[in-house]
Amino acid sequence: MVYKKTKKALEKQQSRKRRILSAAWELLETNMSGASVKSIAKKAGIATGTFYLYFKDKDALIETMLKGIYQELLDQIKKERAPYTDGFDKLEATMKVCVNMFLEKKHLARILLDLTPQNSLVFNTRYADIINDLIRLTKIDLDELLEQQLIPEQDTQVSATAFVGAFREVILYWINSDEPVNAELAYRTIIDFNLRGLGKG
Amino acid sequence: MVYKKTKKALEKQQSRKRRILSAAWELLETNMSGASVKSIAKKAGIATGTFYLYFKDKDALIETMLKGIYQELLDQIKKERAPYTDGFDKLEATMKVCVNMFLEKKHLARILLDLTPQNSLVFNTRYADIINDLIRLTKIDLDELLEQQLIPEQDTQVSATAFVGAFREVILYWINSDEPVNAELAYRTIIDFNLRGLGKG
DNA sequence: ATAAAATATGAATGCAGGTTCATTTTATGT
DNA sequence: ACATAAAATGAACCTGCATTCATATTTTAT
Repeated sequence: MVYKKTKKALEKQQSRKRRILSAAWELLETNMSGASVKSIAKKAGIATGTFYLYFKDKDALIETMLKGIYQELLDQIKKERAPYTDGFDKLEATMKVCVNMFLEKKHLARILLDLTPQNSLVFNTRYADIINDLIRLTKIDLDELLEQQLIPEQDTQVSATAFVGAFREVILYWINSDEPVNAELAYRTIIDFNLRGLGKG
Repeated sequence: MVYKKTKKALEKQQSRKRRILSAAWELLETNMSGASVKSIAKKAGIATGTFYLYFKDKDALIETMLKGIYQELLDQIKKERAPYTDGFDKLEATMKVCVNMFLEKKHLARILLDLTPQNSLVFNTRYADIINDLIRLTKIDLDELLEQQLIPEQDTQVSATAFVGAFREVILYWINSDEPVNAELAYRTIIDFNLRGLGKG
């Protein structure tokens, strides 16, 4: 005979899955390489083996983590871009969302943007996917601007890559060192750098 | 009593050290994560334990490798910049050296620029050092340009970071995917992107 | 040729971290 | 309360890899 899960039991399980995820985030926050399955389980208050009832393996956990945070970023970007029609305004809005979100949630940013010591293969693969996706989205904007002859002739794949790369490196710098003294100048510097780089105006 | 090494014996040892280094490069070239001490020793034609007579540990090997390749890059940059006095020309010369060297020695580039799966902590630390050093060098150029009022007011730490970041990402893209069909346009795109980004002219 | 020193060897060791599984505990349905 | 399904446990297992060390080989000096 097959038993049916009670509503309460279901909720308990869901909360447990969430606790595993947040335990993993917490551990990554304090020590990038200290997130072993054992330590995650301990922090989540479960036994090592229990972990495997909620995630197929460690890679599945990482995949879930990265997908979640990236989706959150995309949603926010979409929302902030909505009011604009001008391509440059949209790009600027995108960059502002990224700056705010990344500086607010520094450890999340470090995961998404940094190279992570002792990281699994999946982590890196997923990471590369995300960066590539950001480049892909940027390229769409650039192609539109090129189409409208708002930027000079260029290889938009290359400039989209440069755009994301410049941004990534700067955010990483702010995360790993201190944030700039003159935040206003610093933010304007990277945003202007990228927009000028495209050949705006 | 202490024996003195014969000249021939000394040469043999030096050549052995070189063979270890080149074996390590070769292994990294084909499989980023497949460079275990065992496999390196095997490829170099020595026993596992012998490795430790030439390098304190694996980290020491990695350190030697990265230092060597970075020095080579710096030397080349210095040489190519020598003829120029104009700041923009110097930056352009630097970028050209990097493009050429990185595309020519793809696996070296991947090591220097890429995030490497399964890499040791030292690897990442050294990698960050190198990127930071490139940023530091770029900032020196930018401060000079700013001083001469050849570029607009900006946070040169940020723009140097953006400059290097944009470049890094584009080179990586070429390494991991295929090189661009229209190489000329592609090269000019990244170089122009960066120079325009600074606010040249 | 012989003794001592220096090198080289590679099997054995240690360790860290992911994964499994026999056993125990908890939840479900009668 | 009882029987059975489901979930949880954590010690044991496995694997990969750096590192060590007792033993063997080669080199140096007399």
